[in-house]
Amino acid sequence: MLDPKFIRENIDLVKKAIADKGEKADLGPFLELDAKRRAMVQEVEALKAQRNSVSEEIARLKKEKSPEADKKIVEMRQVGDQIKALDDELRTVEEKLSEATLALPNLPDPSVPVGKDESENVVDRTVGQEKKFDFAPKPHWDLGEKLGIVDFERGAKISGSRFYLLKGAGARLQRALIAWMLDVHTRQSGYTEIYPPYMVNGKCLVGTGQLPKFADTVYRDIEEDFWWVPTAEVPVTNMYGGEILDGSLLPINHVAYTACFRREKMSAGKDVRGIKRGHQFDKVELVKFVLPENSNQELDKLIADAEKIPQALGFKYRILKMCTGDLGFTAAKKYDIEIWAEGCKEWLEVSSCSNFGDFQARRANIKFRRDPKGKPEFVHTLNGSGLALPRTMIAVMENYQNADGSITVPEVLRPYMGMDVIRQN
RNA sequence: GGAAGCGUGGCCGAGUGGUUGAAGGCGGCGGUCUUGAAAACCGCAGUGCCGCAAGGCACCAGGGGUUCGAAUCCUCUCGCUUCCGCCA
Repeated sequence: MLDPKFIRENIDLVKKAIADKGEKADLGPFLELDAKRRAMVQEVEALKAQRNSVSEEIARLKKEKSPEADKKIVEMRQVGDQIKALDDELRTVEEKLSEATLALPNLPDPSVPVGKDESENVVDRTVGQEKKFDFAPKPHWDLGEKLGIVDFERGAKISGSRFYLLKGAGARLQRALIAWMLDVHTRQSGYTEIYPPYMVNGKCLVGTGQLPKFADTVYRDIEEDFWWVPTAEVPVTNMYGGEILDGSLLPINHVAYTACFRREKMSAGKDVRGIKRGHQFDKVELVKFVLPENSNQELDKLIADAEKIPQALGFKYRILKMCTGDLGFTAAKKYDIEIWAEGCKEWLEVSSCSNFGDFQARRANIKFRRDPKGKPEFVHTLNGSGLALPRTMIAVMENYQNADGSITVPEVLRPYMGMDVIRQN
């Protein structure tokens, strides 16, 4: 959500920012409803002020047993009706205004390069060396099936297309990665681990920006207000919703592992093979609540923390800086981390690190106080994957494969795996 | 799922229709005193909205209603607690 006052005072700037993002949101309805609302508030509040003072007078007159009291009561009955009518009308205007406001995307940070879509993203840097193979490396779907650690057919049988089972060392590899990632982020980087609900109420989705606009990307319960989390960002960001945090506690850094559920209307023929894209996947997520003036600096830290994972696994990876056209609805600034996978020969997006500024904080109403007497201010929120599991699994399988189809377990995972090599059994 | 009870400010807790935005206590902040601290005493302290301002309005879980006027009465929803049932 944007600051209404800021929009009013910077109409052209906001219009340009929205256009840069490639969004076609119209400011018209917002401006109109905003002006209407303020006029109505003044009108109805004047009447309420009158009612309050006369009500006090009535109390006094009644105590004095004055006959004036009844006259006043009759008068006020009319004022009361007027107030009720205006309040009803105002409520309608406020609902529409809220809709219009929630439909406006976040503004890009000034440091973000202007560009129309992902083709204009900028490679910030590339780190590490690709693995050298003296044989033709296979894609993970071949490796996984031959080793018996990924089962696509049975996944489709019990759930549908885009579902799979992990089995034996495959399931264990994912569990090892999760445990190791959580340990890195909590022990090395000092994040506090959260185990959140996997289902949240609709209010949370509004808070982080999935609702109302992107309702068709989230799964929900048929009869109750329960929504399956599309990312741990949703429950973890919203855990402080409606709160005023003690500023001395900032930055607050959380890490959470959850399964993630997405409807993904997946285009036929794209990413159809393997475990790269599914309706359910696991992810370890980093979430930060920070002082507004530090948020871009905290974004750099967030990336550095997420990067520890591909680094420790010895992968070649790159950091992409998103241009305005690829920021999405909610982000002010965003970087993606991509790992090179030797089997399928592609860059796999394993993390998306975003600074949302106060956009989510306004929606979810998350504030802080700089000092005990200070006025509450909105925090800035950030999050990034650290990392998404299926694609990290792909990278481990493909980049650590051997000529005989076995997979060497990366050094850092061995304590968690209890084995050095994954072989067919 | 059934029954009963409860939901007031950071916390505890008064308050059943008329200066109650809300007593009192704890905690917090600022003073006095003290070499310093504690104790004691004094003072200050919620959030949001409208307004250039003066000021006004709203908020006692949330919504709706009754009334000239509601934290206080009615109603629905949600949450919590206890007992029973069920269950990992």
